[in-house]
Amino acid sequence: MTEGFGRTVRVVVCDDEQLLREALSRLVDVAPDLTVVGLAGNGAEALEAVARHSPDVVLMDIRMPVLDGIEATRRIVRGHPRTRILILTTYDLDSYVYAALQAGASGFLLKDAPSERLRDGIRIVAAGNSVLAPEATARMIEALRPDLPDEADRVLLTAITNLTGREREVFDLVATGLSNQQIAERLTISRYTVKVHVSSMLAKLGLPDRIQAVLALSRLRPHL
Amino acid sequence: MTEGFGRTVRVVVCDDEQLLREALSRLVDVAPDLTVVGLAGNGAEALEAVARHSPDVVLMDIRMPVLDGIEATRRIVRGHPRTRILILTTYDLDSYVYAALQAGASGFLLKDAPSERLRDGIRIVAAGNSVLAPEATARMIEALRPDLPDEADRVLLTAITNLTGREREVFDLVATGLSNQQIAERLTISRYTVKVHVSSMLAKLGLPDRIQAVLALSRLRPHL
DNA sequence: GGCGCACTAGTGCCCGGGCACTAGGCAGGT
DNA sequence: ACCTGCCTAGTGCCCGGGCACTAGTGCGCC
Repeated sequence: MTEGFGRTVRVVVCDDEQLLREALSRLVDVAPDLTVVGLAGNGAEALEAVARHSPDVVLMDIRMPVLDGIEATRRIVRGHPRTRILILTTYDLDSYVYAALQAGASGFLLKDAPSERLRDGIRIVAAGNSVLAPEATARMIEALRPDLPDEADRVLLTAITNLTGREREVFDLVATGLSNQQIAERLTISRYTVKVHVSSMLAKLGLPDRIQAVLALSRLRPHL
Repeated sequence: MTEGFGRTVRVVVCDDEQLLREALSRLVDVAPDLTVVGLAGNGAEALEAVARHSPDVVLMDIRMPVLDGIEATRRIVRGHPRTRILILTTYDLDSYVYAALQAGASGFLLKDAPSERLRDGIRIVAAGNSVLAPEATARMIEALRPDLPDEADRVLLTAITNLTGREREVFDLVATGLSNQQIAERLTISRYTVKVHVSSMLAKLGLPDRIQAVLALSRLRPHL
């Protein structure tokens, strides 16, 4: 329901293969709510087309002569922030996905996608949202899923729950790089007391020194 | 092209509202390559339906009586790893998305999605890939995009490029928590020499001690 | 050749970190 | 009333970290 009641989405198609350009153009135009307003054969032409038509969405290939799709995306996003870029490429490389999104693209689809998925993707990015190729989505989810901590870190996690309130506070402050003196001031207690907490904290966690505590927290942060 | 030439995808629909269950069922069945083989009114019934029909995909609501969709997902994934779960919910909460994916769901869509997007989502997860609601995709991409380093960290990044080869080596080893002695053994040089490298490294980076080096590298790792 | 730079090794000095140990106050449970 | 656990404060001790300074070697560049 998010889409469908806006005015028609105006699209520029950018690909260096003329045949594909025309084919894509027809695939887009069969949808009554989508209309192709311009074509481009490379990134530079895409910039001109965007300047001329101010489209809602640019369907952008990556590998193109003169100016590639990534750099074109970067420039369009900078100069025309209301125009969204949907990358459409043959190659499902993580580096492509990453570079495209980094450049400001709103979506990334593969050319072997069903045409309805392409049209839906255009509607999605036109609405200000994002779309990814299913393969890329799967890998991205995999990457987001924090990998399970190893045995040693699992022991650490349970040990952390056994810390007293003060020890836990001190642990967090130590892990942010504060000295005992700084922690003392933060907690308005004496540095001697801080040393006590640090020592018992390290002992309970089985860590040799505060540096290992810093590393431990940075490793375990996703799991806390 | 990834989809379309497999045999029909067998689907179980799980939702506690009977009306919606039937409506979804019809929406799925209009596609010739999709067929609903079972219905369930809560997570427990979903487990039974999966055991009986071994479906390719379960369309799963989250908020349900008896057994919620997240827990049901966890159990199905464990017991029937070939059955994929596509979460379908009304609420676009990050915590839902995260919990669902953590539980092993292959996809997460919203109930206000166009029905063709739902059908496409089923095909995607049946093919072993993943699909996310466009809103969730946008937020996930935002989360993945490493936020730009602040001014101080940008200075650090350039300073790091000015380190000599040895200093850079030492920097990396320091940042993994090694002591000067351990670094010396690793590089087969004396600990006095290590101290020299550490000192000049810290000076060039403007850091007061090795702990800040540890923290700096953990902050900047995505940018290196 | 001479200069600069990186890498090496060492000494001396100070400080902060970590440990052992003592000790008082305060809460909660038997 | 007693004990236990937590938080507090302090002392003494040792060690590793960081800095200043000296100094030899090798490499590349002018």
